[in-house]
Amino acid sequence: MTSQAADRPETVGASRRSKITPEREQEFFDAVLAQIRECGYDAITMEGIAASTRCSKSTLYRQWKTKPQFVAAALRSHRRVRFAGIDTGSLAEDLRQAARVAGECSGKDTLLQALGHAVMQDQELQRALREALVEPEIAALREILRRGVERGEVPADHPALEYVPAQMFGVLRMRPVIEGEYADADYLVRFVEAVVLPALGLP
Amino acid sequence: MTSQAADRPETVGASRRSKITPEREQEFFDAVLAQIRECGYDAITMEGIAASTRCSKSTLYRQWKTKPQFVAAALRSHRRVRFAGIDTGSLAEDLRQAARVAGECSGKDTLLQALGHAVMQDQELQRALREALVEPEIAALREILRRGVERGEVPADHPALEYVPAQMFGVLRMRPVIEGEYADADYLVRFVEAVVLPALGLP
DNA sequence: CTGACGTATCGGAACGGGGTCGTATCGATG
DNA sequence: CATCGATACGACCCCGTTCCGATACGTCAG
Repeated sequence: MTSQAADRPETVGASRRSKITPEREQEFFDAVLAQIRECGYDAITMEGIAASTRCSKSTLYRQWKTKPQFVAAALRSHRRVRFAGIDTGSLAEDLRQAARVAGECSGKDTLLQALGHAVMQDQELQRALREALVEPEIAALREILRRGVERGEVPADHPALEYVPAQMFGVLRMRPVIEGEYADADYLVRFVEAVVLPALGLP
Repeated sequence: MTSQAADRPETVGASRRSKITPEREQEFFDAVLAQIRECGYDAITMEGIAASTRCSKSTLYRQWKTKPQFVAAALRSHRRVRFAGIDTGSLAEDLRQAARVAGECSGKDTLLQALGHAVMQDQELQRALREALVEPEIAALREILRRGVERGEVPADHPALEYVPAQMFGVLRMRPVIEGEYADADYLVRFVEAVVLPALGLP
């Protein structure tokens, strides 16, 4: 059903009519995501993106129809799952490793916070945010838990299992609000050891 | 040092020069906070507030100099601490009670989410948000924990103690993002029983 | 293979429409 | 007679469109 063609009608064979290379396109996306992280969604402007990437507004509007669609496309280009590939053979160590990874890019990836409320106004933006940032991370975390259950480290119906993803992301995002500093790797690892593992009945 | 006079130079004795009664003032504050919850900080306008409260823009600008100062004043008027007054005599029951209270007004008080990133631009707004919304709730929760320690239910140096506030607020705010529905009282109480209490070594 | 040519896309700039901030002016009111 | 509500105003900004000349791609004749 060529569902990915909803983005842009490129790759229609061998003839590339657009002079925008994939690398150039990624520059646009990187620029807009950086500005969103810095100023928030409402504050960014197409004019600002055009200026910071030294392209013209016309070009942006030729490729994407509106600002929310442009941002949504940028989000979809951002599929970098931090929790993918963690598999140490032990659930406890997997969770510690996840905490470390999350802590290391804690201060950087504030996209979710920056998009915050803007997402409630635009359906496409909301879907793009969920599919690009939320669901892949949650799925990777659930996969870690599933393997732990499969190895018999935790009973499949353990009531704390359901809350692990919300806990991890919640604590990650609340520490700046509560204590005024980022949730670094050390903080998160101690959290896993003091709360998550004991609640799961692990050492 | 009359540090509270930074808000408005009212109550300068018996002569009330402004015709705005405290009740009327609260209407302004309620209106702006409601609109922030609904549309986010960036989307609200002084004109919109004036229209919805049937006062004139002039009046708003006479009382508060700018939009961020107006919003900050509204935040400061919002000192309603949900977790205050919880004291059942048992730490476990206090936490369950806190979960219930939090879950009941979960969908309503999205102020923190709505202000989101706007707070990073204005120092005064940031301080007002912390002092009005964050710190009182955290303090009330810490008070609940302190009493539990005092009663000997939990050792004072239990490593999980530090994370309880971040956990509660974190899970409260992450469920809508992760699962797409509000964290109701039932969800939060089950969370307390499945995670928070076991991590603290309570039944 | 080479070189010239058509043409689609690019960057730049301007424009209309809409909107907000914060100020100023006014008559009305209590 | 100070403060209110209403209204208008200037300055600024942004969205999305449209025009234009310049540029580089793709194609094809030689």
